[in-house]
Amino acid sequence: MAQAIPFRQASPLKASCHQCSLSNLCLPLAIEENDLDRLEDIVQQGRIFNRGEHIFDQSTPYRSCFAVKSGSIKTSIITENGEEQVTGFFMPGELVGLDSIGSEHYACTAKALERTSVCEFPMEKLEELTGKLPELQHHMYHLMSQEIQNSHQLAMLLSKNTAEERIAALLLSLSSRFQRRRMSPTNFSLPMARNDIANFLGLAVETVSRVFTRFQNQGIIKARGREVELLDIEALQMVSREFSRQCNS
Amino acid sequence: MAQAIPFRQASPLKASCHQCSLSNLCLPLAIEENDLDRLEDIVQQGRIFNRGEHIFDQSTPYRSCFAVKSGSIKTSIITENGEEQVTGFFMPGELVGLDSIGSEHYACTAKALERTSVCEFPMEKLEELTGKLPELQHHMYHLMSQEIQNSHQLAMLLSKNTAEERIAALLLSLSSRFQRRRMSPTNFSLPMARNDIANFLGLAVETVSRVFTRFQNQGIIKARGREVELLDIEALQMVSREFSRQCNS
DNA sequence: CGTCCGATTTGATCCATGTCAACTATGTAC
DNA sequence: GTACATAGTTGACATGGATCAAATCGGACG
Repeated sequence: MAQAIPFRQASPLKASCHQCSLSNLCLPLAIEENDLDRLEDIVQQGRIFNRGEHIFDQSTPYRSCFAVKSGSIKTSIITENGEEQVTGFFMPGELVGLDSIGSEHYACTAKALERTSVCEFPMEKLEELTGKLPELQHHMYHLMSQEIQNSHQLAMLLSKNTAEERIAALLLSLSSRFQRRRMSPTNFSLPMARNDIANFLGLAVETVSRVFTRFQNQGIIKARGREVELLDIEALQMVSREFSRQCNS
Repeated sequence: MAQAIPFRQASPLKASCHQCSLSNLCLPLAIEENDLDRLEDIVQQGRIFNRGEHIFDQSTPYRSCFAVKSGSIKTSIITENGEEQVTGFFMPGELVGLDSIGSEHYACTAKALERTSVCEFPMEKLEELTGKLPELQHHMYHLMSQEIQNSHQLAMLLSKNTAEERIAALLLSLSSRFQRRRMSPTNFSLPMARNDIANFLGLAVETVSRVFTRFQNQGIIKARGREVELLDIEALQMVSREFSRQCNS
């Protein structure tokens, strides 16, 4: 139940970053075509996790960061008094585990929200490689700093915005992230439960639910369970007045 | 009023990281004695800013990150609709500007809270250097990831904790940061205004004020203006039940 | 197809904190 | 020293969202 079964070890072990459809979102985007092999040498591709399985656990020795290939992941931290705080949702092309790079242990737990495949980058080797490829190093810095900015953005959302604004911002963030992957920005299904949304946004589940129905009554969205359709993106941007850069992850 | 006057260009221009009392908190801690010169080659030491002066401005092209030598700095971001969100406070030995590394522009504005001296690390050169010194690179990763963790910690504080808990956590964070510098962990003066505290913690100024007096009435702290004395640290840790790792910046 | 359990929704009530307003203290300029 | 501005405190009141409770939905499984 908790074991990831590597499952037909992805056809050729090295399905290769060259052909990966996400290469323009993921690490390869920072790498020259001819250096790409060096990244492929260290990456372990196509590990698969079922819904609910942990990709890594908080306080466990840090080994790798992971790129989402398909599916989605949620990260969360558990406090001393046992409360959970969801710190981010990660979609294909995004990197998980940046918040612990350079640390001894994972700072959070990463859990598959659905059947999810990831590429694993052993950090030791990745650090070695970034030492040799300035472009890659720069990109890592960039990714990490964006993670900081996202988190600040989230903090801001939490401290200054109403429930409606927070939820609008989240929907818009998801929308633009789907769009980046050339999927519909208006029609998608939420990878996470209401509970996770509530936790992430610092709200009670009941409030999330109420806001969803309110938005629906106003004709801004249509939602049935996790299926969501954004009917009026501009209205959403209005609500989330801060035009939601990304409240995300 | 807005110009930083370099002010007697710190005695010898290179006061040197070797003798800096903060070298065990700052970047040098990751560097071998004999490589330290290479860091000194790129750092510009001892720039001084008066209270209220900007070290750098949001949306300005990114050039450098800065280490606080003395004094203190607050960083904040301004949203499209003109609201300010304080994202962190930085004390001696801490690095400012990590949230923009690898980006084209500064993601926030950094402002001196009092007369403050900083060391400037031009990022271009620093990236070059981290490419050559694996230890330093690792340390940069570590610092950045900690920044992410701190920010997550802050988000958590904002989304799950009461006003009292937030303020207790902040006081404890400051306390431990003073202690690291071998200053009194119980007797210090707050570098920032109530307003900044309120903004940072997502509260109204009035609430901050009220909590301070409440703590005072309970004999947990003594506060007169910015002078603070923590009378009962354990009580504070009790209040901030999550034993406040660091809620800080 | 019915059962069960978790997820989601809806309703009623309460409270922590925001907001507005007034007052006080502190500091700075003349 | 006086005056004005800025920062901090205190009080009264309003409210968004939490909490508690209960109903409904939906999917997994036999």
